[in-house]
Amino acid sequence: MVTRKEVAELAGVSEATVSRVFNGVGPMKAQTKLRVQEAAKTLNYHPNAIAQSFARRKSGNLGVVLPYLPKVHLFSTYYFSEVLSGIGAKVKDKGYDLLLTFRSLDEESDYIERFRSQKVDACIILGASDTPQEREQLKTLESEGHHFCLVNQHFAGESFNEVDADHIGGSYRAVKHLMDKGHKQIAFLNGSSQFSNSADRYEGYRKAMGEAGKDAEALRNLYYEGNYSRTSGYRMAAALYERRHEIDAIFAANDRMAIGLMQGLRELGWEAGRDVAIVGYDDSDAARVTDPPLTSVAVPFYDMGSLAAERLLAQVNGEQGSFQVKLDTELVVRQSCSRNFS
Amino acid sequence: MVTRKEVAELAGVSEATVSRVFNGVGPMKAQTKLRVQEAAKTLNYHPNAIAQSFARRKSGNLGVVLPYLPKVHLFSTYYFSEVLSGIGAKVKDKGYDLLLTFRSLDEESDYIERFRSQKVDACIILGASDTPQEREQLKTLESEGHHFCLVNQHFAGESFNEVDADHIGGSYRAVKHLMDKGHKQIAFLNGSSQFSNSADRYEGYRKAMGEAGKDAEALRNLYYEGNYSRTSGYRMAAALYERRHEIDAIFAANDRMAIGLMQGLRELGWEAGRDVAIVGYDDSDAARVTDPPLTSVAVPFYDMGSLAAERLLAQVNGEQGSFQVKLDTELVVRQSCSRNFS
DNA sequence: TTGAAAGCGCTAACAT
DNA sequence: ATGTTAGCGCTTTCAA
Repeated sequence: MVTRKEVAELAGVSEATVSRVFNGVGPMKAQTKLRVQEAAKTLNYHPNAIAQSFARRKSGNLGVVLPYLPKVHLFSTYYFSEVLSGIGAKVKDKGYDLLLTFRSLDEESDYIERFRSQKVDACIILGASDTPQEREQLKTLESEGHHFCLVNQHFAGESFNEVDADHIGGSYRAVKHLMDKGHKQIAFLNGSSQFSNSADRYEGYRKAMGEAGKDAEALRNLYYEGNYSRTSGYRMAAALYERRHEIDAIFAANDRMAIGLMQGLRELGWEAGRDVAIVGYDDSDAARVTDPPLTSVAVPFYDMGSLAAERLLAQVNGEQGSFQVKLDTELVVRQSCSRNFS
Repeated sequence: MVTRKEVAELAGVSEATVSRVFNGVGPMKAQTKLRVQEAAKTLNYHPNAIAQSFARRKSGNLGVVLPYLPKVHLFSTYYFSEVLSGIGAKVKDKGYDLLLTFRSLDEESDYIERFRSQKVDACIILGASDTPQEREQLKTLESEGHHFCLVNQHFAGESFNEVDADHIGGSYRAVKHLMDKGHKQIAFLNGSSQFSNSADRYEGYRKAMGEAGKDAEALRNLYYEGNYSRTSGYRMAAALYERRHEIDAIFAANDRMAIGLMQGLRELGWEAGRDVAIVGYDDSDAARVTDPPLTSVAVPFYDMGSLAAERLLAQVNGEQGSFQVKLDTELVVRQSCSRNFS
């Protein structure tokens, strides 16, 4: 291994000068700079990143925590790829590296250890859910002064850094759209309740339905709950088909469930876009490939990842206080709810 | 920050002893061990990972290189999630961390810098393509003695570490299956030629078609090329539809193209599974949600990632020589080629 | 079974 | 504009 020392010798300068050249700090003669650079090139010298981290007491790593593997399939991989890409682009731009950690099932999740061992300077947590343990862990992190940010999950009553999307508004507009098309009995297929996402979607749905005069009783009667997986949507088809004479539209809390649902209903002879209107959520790639294409609510996952990384890194550098951001969502209309039932 | 020194003082032992306890090395009295552990707990001491890496001259990181972002959409995110999950599971199991790097467009790709700066001990490269620059870079890596492994990409004539899948066999079986169903004029929609995957798929196709007596001329006449994206499949629909009276089946080199193709054909009134048989490749999630569900070739991406990580880490530790592995693929039959045309 | 001490390669304050 | 030097927190020989 080539060290700074050898470069210094070859260039006939001190080690400190080599450092200065490589870090571009302090004043220096163009002459010296050149000599050092040449020496470095001849020796094929590359600064040791670990030694740098050590001396600077900064890892230069931004951690990203992904949920326990099987859970990934409940969410869409679409969501993770998008968020991850957004984070990746920003992180690279800022000169950091990205350290990926898959959560395990253990209580004492080991991502906290990445912090304590200072292997990461900050952390973005994906796919968190609002359970007592999770809250506890996050509070511990906070109390130990670690920098972290949640993406697409809100913890009411806490002041954690968060980058979320306006799911209330997204759901509201989705349901409103169905109403504009003349639908009245709009069932809602929600996902697991431990995600703030689910509560938000319900809230948007409730608001729109409320404006149309539906009371709590009516809503309860139209409520179904899956777990965001395609199969859970598929399984729900039978129950909804049973009530085909009262229900004329279904709003599903994500595309996967919507797709499973459409498949299940088709097998029963009930066609989305013809016999029933269906709207999904996420506007994943899959929404474009179903038949009929699925109307869905687009969430700016890439931007959310990018923004989370940006703010968090700024915070680590003391240029940013705590933050709670909410980005806009947008309804993308396709054929799954095309027919006008008015 | 709590250091080893403070723990040593509290426990009334030397710093070296604290290290021994935490690394479980060397003989020591159960007594001492306990005292140290208690002291560590009281002080909430956690070894500094960076300092460890520094002293050990090992980063403890396995790098994973992903292609330049826009490319992600050409491949399926399915492929990356699966491989990444496989790597992630293994890496965690082996006590390493996973450092993600998104490739940029620059010539001198900066993942080589991760190696030179010793930020990673080894690297898995995903989505590599067989271009002169890529070969050059990989040879440089090799000549500098870095440990890396390619997944799902073969470089003929080189002895790089590789974990690939049997795409020749997979394609062969896919085409054979179509023939068994009575199809004769089987068109082939391949992906970009810079991936060994494409050549392999063509080889399997060629072999099966050859056995059915097709000559080079006939094959050339049935060959189409997209770029693995859904749109490229969609755009190819028109050309294939033109020849609907001669062609009775299409084998597409990945699911995304197959799906785009099915959509395009449907718009023209040509239904997969009814008017034409279609087989895709990858057996991605999407294959299950199309209508009709897509027959496809399953590739063990998760296992490939896991295996690559395992071998590579073993190699770093000197327990494994260079390796070239090829895992089996499997045809998954669904309705897109269900009708029997015999 | 434990302690002492020499690094690991770099940064950053302080000197010059 | 450049050199000197004291760490950074840990591992690891060598001695005791």
